[in-house]
Amino acid sequence: MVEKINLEPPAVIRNRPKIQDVARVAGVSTATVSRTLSKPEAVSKATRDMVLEAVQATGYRADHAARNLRRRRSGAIVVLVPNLGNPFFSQILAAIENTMSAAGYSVLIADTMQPQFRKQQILEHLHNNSADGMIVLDGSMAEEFLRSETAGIAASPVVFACEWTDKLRYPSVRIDNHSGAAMAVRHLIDLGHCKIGHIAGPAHNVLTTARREGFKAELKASGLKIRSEWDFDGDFSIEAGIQAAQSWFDLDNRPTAMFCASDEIAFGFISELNSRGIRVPDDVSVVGFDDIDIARHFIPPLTTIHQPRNDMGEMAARKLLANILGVASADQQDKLLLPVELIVRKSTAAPK
Amino acid sequence: MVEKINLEPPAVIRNRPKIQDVARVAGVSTATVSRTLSKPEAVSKATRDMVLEAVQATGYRADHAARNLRRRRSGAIVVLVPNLGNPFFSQILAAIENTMSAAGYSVLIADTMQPQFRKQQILEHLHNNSADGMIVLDGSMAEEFLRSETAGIAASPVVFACEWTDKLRYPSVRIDNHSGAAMAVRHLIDLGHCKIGHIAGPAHNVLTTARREGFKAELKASGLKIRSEWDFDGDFSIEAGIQAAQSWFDLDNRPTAMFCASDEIAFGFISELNSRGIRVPDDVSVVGFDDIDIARHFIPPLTTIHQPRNDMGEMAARKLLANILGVASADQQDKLLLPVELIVRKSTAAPK
DNA sequence: CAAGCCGGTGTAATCGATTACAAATCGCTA
DNA sequence: TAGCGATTTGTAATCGATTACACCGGCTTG
Repeated sequence: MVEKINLEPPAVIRNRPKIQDVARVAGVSTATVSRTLSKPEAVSKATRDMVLEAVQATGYRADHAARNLRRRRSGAIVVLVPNLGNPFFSQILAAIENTMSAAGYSVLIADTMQPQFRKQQILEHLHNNSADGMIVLDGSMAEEFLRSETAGIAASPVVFACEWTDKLRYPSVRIDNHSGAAMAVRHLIDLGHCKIGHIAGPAHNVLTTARREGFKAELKASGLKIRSEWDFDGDFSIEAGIQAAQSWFDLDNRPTAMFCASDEIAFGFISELNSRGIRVPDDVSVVGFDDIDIARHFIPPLTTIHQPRNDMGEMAARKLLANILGVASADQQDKLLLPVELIVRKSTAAPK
Repeated sequence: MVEKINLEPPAVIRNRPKIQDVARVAGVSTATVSRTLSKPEAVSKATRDMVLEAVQATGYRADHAARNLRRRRSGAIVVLVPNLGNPFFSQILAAIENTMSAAGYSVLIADTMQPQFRKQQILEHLHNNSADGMIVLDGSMAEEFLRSETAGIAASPVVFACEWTDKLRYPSVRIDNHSGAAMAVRHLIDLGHCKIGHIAGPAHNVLTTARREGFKAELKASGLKIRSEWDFDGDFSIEAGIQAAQSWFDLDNRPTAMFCASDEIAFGFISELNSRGIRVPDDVSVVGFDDIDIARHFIPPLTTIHQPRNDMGEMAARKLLANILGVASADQQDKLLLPVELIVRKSTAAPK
């Protein structure tokens, strides 16, 4: 007799309370509990209070897997980042995270610096319901998207940010790279430079192309000669700046000013020249691109093109949200071009 | 008669194929399809081939929400990052992401620079099955954990990394901050400095305390005086370095060397002094802490304490995985202390 | 030749919440 | 007071995959 009590299943001491438990405690149906939690106005005050009390008492938390299954959504998005370690991207990421989490979405990150087979795998997120959308900061992922499209896989909400692609019709948020580059060159010309060089980003990158073209266009507009030996290939890294500095150093006829496709390039360039006794801006002027945090505090403080990183992340997130929610894209431009700004600091001066 | 054909539901042209569709096409049961995909060795080669073919034909992708619901797991973890924009953290994050994604887990990010009510909300991930575990890079989140523990919420796998807390029994991965600081000071003493100051991190932070104590301990061990007016409060930012530079500048009796609790502090300090005509290392030596990427290329290249960021992220991820999978923690130390390294560059020299 | 075992497969219960639909209740008017 | 609509609540189907259990045939073994 006495043992029988112990044989009863410990109904109250379940591991994790489920909606059934709350319903039982509150003396209502599971439907009512669910409604109380998702649209409280559909439930009378009296029962609402009872339910909320029962939720408190049981410590109930709705299981997201179950909810997502039924609602046919995941409540998460993926951000594809090339090189997470780069502060430029992580700040955009921060803005995206803020905007999305305020809207009730979680943010999954995926680093695209991965072997090829993993890159392809990343897109699975969109096909298996583990994400409702994707923000792509890596233009080179366009190929992967193309491949999956030709594989007949349905399109999901995708927004490109920073980088973009013309091969696909996805919306994008980006800055005006062309005029940014032009502004940088204009500034150097205004200072009196006429021997102006360029250190470019990685080959086959849309940003590299846009900035290089802006650079050339402004030179041409001012009637200055474009000399290919002053136009260095690189990537966006510090190392590329160092490489370019060596090449620059070896030139017989050196440009007196350099426009770098990124701040990091500029840092590497200045740092390497500095160790060889060349001074910036005394011996050569340098303009960067991006305006990352340290730019302001580098020695010398770097003249650069400011990108509104926060705005860019936020706009990308908003656009993605609008696409996910199916808001009419009438007022949503497909290409959002954000303005840039020239920040003049101490790394540029008139030529000697 | 003819219309009747059109009234048939277009069974083949479903929106998204489900396991039922694959089963029908392959002529087997859903159980067999599931088994083929999750443990192929339990299925005969003949049927396996049929199923895989059907998967190809239909373009089937297992729905994660459904799988997670049944498997009672989410396949994702959360990383709590204070200030995502900080490159120091984003590099650790990159290492975590690599390790976790290789293990088949997704990584959710959450920025803890949020209003209080959102901080509390972050822990919900662990309570509603939207994450299987959590890596915490923000020691100050310990309070939220405490609060949720006293609220009787079951503990989930959690690992602290970089920062930690002694109030809770969670495992942690961290560097040896105390000896890092001591090494920095030792280096300065070896160069001949005896007036050594410190710029600290934010108050109430474990790293601040550990590094400050390492700093003081080494001074004391060498019989040098500890002067409180040479010990500046701050945080880990560039701004803090600038502030400290102003205070340093105003001193009558200035230290000839400064140990900074972060590289960013050092940058701000050097940058501000530079604009006031004070040279590093000629007039004052500076040691940083962290060895972030730009440290090597700053002007002057920064002498600093190197943190193995990649190892730290990877170890934290591994430890979390072990906890999630329930691997015996016998060989798993609760506190993993990673070694640091002094990197001597050009920002330190013998005093004049 | 019967019993037992094993690899391979199908049936159906299950994970936990949401929600369409039905039913009950209440108030108010004709 | 009957009847109608509005409000509130409950019942049960549903989301889609996983997996416990049962079953079946074939092979080994005593």
